[in-house]
Amino acid sequence: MPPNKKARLLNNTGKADGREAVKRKTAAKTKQGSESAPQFSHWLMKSEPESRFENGIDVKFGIEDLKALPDQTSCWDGVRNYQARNFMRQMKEGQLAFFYHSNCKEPGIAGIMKIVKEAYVDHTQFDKKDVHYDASSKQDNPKWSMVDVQYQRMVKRFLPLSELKQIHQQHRAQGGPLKDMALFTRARLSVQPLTAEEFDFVLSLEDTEPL
DNA sequence: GCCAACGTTGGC
DNA sequence: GCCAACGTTGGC
Repeated sequence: MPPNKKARLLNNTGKADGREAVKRKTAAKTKQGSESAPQFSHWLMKSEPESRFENGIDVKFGIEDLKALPDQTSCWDGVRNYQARNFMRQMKEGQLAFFYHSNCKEPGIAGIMKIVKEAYVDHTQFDKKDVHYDASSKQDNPKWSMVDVQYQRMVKRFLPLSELKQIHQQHRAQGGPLKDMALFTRARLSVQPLTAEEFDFVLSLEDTEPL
């Protein structure tokens, strides 16, 4: 069992699997469903580095918390959003993800982690004590998945959301690799894909002067 | 602490 | 299967 953690990610206890299946069919046509989705190779995952209490439980989990764990590895539990879950299910061992700090003094990309275990059942959905307990999810048909991630390194300099946003806006106006970055086009998604080009461009920023 | 954006719920 | 009401995210 991987070390436990308290990432707080999206949201609700989602409901009706039937409803979800309908959506997935629709999505498949338009090309976002998990089956027919393009294969993404890079990811961005959000977590909160500052203390915040939800049902009396601190959901803080920043990159320093990941780094401090045995093996610098953790499961990424608590995702309760279908799109985010579906992206996690597409993740392959060895792929890289940005660790993004959200809902904090300075939001932005703090470091890099690696997917070290592909999607499996998120046990916290069955744990009544857990913040993300989901009474609607049944043992014989679990709704929610998680992956394991391992800390790789900090970015050479913290990459603030404000800077990424400026670049995104510039690229949107004049063209450039970040013009469609999910961080801005799908703002509230806690697990999101990046193309290799987007990932490489963002990473190249660590060697540049802050804007 | 506010609140816009947006995902989810559930009545019809 | 539409869509208004509701709840959450997360920047500011």
